[in-house]
Amino acid sequence: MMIKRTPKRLKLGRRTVSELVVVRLILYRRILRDLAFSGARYVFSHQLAALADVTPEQLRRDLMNVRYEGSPTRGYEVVVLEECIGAFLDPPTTQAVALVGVGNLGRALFAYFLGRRPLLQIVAAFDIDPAKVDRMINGCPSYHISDARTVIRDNGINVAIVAVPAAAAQSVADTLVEAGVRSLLNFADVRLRLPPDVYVEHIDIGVTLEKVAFFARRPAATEKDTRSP
Amino acid sequence: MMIKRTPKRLKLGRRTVSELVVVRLILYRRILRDLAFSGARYVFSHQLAALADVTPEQLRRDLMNVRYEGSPTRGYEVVVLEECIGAFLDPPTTQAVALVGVGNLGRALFAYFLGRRPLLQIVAAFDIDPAKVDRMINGCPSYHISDARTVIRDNGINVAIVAVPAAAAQSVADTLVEAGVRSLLNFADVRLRLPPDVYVEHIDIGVTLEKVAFFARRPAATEKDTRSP
DNA sequence: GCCTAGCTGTGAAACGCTTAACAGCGTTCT
DNA sequence: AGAACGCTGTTAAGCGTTTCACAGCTAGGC
Repeated sequence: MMIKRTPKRLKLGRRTVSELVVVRLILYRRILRDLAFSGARYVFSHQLAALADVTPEQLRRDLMNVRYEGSPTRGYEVVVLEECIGAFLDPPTTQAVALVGVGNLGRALFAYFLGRRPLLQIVAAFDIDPAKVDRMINGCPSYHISDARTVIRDNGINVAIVAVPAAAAQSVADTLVEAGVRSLLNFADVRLRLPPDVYVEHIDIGVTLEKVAFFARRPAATEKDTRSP
Repeated sequence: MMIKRTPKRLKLGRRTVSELVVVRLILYRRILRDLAFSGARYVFSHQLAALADVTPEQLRRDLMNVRYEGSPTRGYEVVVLEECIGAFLDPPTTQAVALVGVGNLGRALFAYFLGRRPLLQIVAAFDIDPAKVDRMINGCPSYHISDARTVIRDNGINVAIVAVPAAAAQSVADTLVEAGVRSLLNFADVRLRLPPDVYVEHIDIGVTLEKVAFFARRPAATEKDTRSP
């Protein structure tokens, strides 16, 4: 009866890495890509930290998990650090992703896969609307949700995005997990209840929106300015 | 030069409340609404906690911030608790929200305001595309981004949603803040740099997606099952 | 050639959050 | 009626993350 939440840590090699560290490493890598694209060769911890909105100490501590050491005088070599973070984060092979729900949100999500992110690819879309099924959407085949099990199994998909109405989310998630999905990203306004070995990430737009509205009326929470002294 | 992150706490009365508590309270309230809708009168902490995917202890601790005490034998009265959380969270008046970027994502966001959330209302949409401007979208007038300053000022808007491409996000955010927006929700894949008295919440779909993909390949991180012993 | 300057990597302290443990109490069963 | 049970509110301990502080190092100036 006791509900113990998973600590959400990942054992990698002999080290154990926090979920927060993983998120920040992903962010650092994206910033490094942009820096490399704009021609930067070297970057200091305080510069990269500023771009990521993090303190330099935290950045350096996060980088301890990656096998790369910067130079005290030049800082970090942009492309090398990017590759080292990639070696830490990336899977050995390309990961296939399924998208369930081809509404406005679902179509918006396709935009996040255009061009970049070659290691992550949406290979199948699902919906319940006959008008959206058995077509090609952004170069991706769409199926009826009832075909999910076979399609997911045949393509070896283990990551899925749930972008359906709240009422349908739980049953969709159950189907996905049964078909072999091990990790999923849920946009529906419901907390999914799934086996503990399945990783679930909730992007709860409704809650986040209320949160932003709530903090809009804070009575001058700035105790000290962050300007130069 | 020292970049010190704001602790993100809100002084309310004489208590200081963590951001995490606010998020969970918002979540509890939504669940309570659903419970009330389905006819439930009373709820115990462990039931509500299970629906929110939280431990009962944490739920009770969060509820200490709200001025309401449950009965040891019946639990919490659903509608009363919902109202008490509302008294804690809700602003005294309706809050006007602006939406910038009427792409697929922007249109999907309108769905989160249909029906519920009467205290939070999108009163203006902005875009740069002439085809999407000076029309009504879901009962909301859309303007060109160049009209943002006057529209925001005239309507007293202090909350905004940024759903534009990454390249345009920073300049859009600067414009919004200058016009009087105090809190904003950003969907673009860029960390916005804004004055410290402006609250910014990032929903970084790209990073979250990579995170989910990363945790799809965890080597049986469950040390102990959460089943009954 | 040594000395200063400034950055990195990392042990240790500090902080905040979560989890455990317990006193209080209303209800129910004997 | 008395006692036992189960839930709530709350204080105290535990844990993880962040922040501080400093040793080590490399380039450049004098």
